[in-house]
Amino acid sequence: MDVSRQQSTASDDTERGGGPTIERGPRARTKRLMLETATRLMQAGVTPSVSEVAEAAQVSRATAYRYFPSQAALVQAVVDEGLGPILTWQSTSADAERRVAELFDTAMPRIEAFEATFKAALKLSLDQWARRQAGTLDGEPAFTRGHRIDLLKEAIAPLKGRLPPRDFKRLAQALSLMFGVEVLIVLKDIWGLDSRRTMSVAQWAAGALVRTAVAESIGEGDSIDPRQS
Amino acid sequence: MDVSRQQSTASDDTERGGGPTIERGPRARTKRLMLETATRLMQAGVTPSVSEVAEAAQVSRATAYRYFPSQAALVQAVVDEGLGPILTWQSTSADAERRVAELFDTAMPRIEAFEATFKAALKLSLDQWARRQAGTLDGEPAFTRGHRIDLLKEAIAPLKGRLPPRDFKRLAQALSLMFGVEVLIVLKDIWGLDSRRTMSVAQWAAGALVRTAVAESIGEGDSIDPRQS
DNA sequence: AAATTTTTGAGACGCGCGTATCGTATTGAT
DNA sequence: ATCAATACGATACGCGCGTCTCAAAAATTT
Repeated sequence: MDVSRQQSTASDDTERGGGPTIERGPRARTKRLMLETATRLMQAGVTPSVSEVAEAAQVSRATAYRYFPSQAALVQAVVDEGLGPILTWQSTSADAERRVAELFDTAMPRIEAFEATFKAALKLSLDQWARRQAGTLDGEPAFTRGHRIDLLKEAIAPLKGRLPPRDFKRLAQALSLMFGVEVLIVLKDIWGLDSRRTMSVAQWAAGALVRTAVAESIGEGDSIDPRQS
Repeated sequence: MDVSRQQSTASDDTERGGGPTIERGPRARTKRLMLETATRLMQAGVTPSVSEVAEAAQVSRATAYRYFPSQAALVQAVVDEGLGPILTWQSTSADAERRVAELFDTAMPRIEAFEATFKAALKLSLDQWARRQAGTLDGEPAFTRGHRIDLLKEAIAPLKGRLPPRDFKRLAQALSLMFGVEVLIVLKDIWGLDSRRTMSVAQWAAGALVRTAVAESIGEGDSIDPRQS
């Protein structure tokens, strides 16, 4: 009963063409061809439809839809590809502020390199939200979009002991406001900043939040401002 | 030549049916009917297409497309409607941090009330960005999405003299990261927070940034933490 | 009240996406 | 080399969006 499909949507294998092991045969080959083509197109700025990827990859539309039944699946796969190096990030430092800065330095340029992809992902998640509101939801794959939580918690892990759990969480939540594509949208698109200044503003804000969180916890009513409404 | 259209996309007249002046006739009436229907639908959470609004408003599809040639125009109009009370915001306080808090208290609940609308607007602006990248841009109306700049500058106006212009701008830019719908997306959708906690986090972060900006400028290296890499 | 202008409604059309159904080509094993 | 299994390509279909045309209805003018 239905043993034909062994690969659901994406993230099965990587590029390593070493041994004749995981996923031989033309299936994986065509899929990778499409994924690479899609990645290339998206890095070029466009957000191709499945048909467009099919054409660019020199495969028939029907075949393309076999592997990626929708643009959402396509974008999801490319996002996973682009996210890869970020998810395995590990800091060398023990200082929270420095770790956050390093995380930003690692992740943001890559997010920017895949800007079109991440924006497409955001767009699709908004689509999904709208459909969920309307009740028109077929039981889709459900976009991920939650990686920043773990990454930021990991980054400020050194503060886990020094901060009340509630403040720790709040710091992570606040930092997540200046981490993803949304930052690019606000600072680059709306404000018109370039990449360098965008990074600079995000970094400053992140650092300010980390320092404030630490200062508030140890001081609780001294140096800066003793408000605690 | 081409004097026929006097109303481009939206925000021509308001409801006041006093004098027989601005925009009498059935045109304005039908347009308002559609706008109100669209607003009602969007407040209910859905993001209707032009056809759906037409059906809900009991007008023919053709008529609907006459006034709102696309879903984008529709959303833009509803956004302007929802944004109205925010744009005329004026603070009563002279303290920057307090003004920012007041602005948040005024704007964010309204943004949340129009959540579906603002998310649709964000989605459409992403669409537009993608089309711009691809070169497929017919010369569209061009979404606005820049109001937060003036609002935040106005909110932190009391610091305009006390801060170096560069720091002033950076503070406004950083604050804009925790102001719009993006905040709802990150904190509510990704983190799963409720409205209250979402507001709380945004408020804390905003306050922290304002205080940090002030402290850094007056102290330049004292109380909190003298890092200046 | 009659004529003219304006607004509205109904239907048809093209377009792109996603799906389903075929026959054909390629692969890998006997 | 032959045969079964699997992947591929071409084609056609339904669906929703946006556009267009043309006749009917309503409003405004004379």
